[in-house]
Amino acid sequence: MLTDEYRYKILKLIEANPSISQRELASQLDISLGKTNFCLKALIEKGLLKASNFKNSKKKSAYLYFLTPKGFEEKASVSVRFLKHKMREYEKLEAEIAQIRNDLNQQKESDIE
Amino acid sequence: MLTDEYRYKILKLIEANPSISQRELASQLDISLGKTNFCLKALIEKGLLKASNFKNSKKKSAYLYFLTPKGFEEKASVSVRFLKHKMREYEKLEAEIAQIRNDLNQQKESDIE
DNA sequence: CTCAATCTGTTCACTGAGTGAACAGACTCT
DNA sequence: AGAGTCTGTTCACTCAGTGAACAGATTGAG
Repeated sequence: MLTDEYRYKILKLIEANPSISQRELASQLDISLGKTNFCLKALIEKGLLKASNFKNSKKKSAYLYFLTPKGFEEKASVSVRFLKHKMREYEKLEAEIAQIRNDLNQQKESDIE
Repeated sequence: MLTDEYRYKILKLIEANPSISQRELASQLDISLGKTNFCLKALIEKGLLKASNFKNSKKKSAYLYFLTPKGFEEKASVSVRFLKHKMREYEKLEAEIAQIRNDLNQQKESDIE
C-alpha cells in the first residue's frame, strides 16, 4: 500500500513544501485523502518524517512536516530504487509495443490473402 | 473490468488456440479464473466471441471458442487502440524517468554544498 | 468578545474489483 | 460401473481505496 512510488513522491513534495496540507498532498498525488493520511502516518511510524504543530506564519492549524535524517537517507535510496523500477517498466513497455506492432503487421498480411 | 488490455490479449490467445481452457487462459493472462470467466462471458455477450461445445478431437468436455466477424473487426481496432495507449504510457514513462534523473542530480549537488 | 466560517487531521462504513475453493457435469480409462 | 480428471460456473470472502462526516483549532467580521 505504501509503495516506493508514494514514498518517493511524498518525501519529495514535503521537502519542497513542509507546510503542505494532506488534502493538497492528496490532490497532487492524485489519490484519496484517506490513503494520503495512511501513507503519511506510515512514513512517520518508520521515522522518515516528523510532524510538528508549531504555529506556521499564515496557516490555520496544520502540521509542519519535515524529513528526519533517516528520511533524507531514504529519499536518496528510494529515488534510485524507483528509477530502476521505472526503467524496467520502460523496457517491458518497449518490448510490448514491438510485439503489438508485429501482430498488426501479421494481421495486415493475412488480410491480403 | 474488461479493459482493452484483456480484450486484446484474449482475442489474440483464442485466435491462436480456440481450444484453450479458461484455466490456461487465466494462467497466461496472469489473472484469476473468476476474472477470466467474467471477461470471456462479456466478450460473448458483446458478440465478439462464440462458444460451441462440439466435441473436440482430444479434449474432455470443453468449449471451442472462436471469433465472430465482429470479433475480428474488434481485434483489429482494439490492437490499434491498445498500441496508442501503450505509446502514450511510454512517453509518460520517459518523461517521468527524466524527471527522477533530474531530481537525483539536484540531490547530489546539494550534497556538495 | 462572539459566533460563524474555514481551515486542519482523523476516522470508518462503504464500495467494487479480484480471488480461488468448491461444485456439478462431461469425458476417459481400467 | 466407478474412480479419476478435465471442464465451466458460482459466490462468499478479502482488501485496498474512497470520501463524507466529524472534532478541534484558527481566523475574521460585527
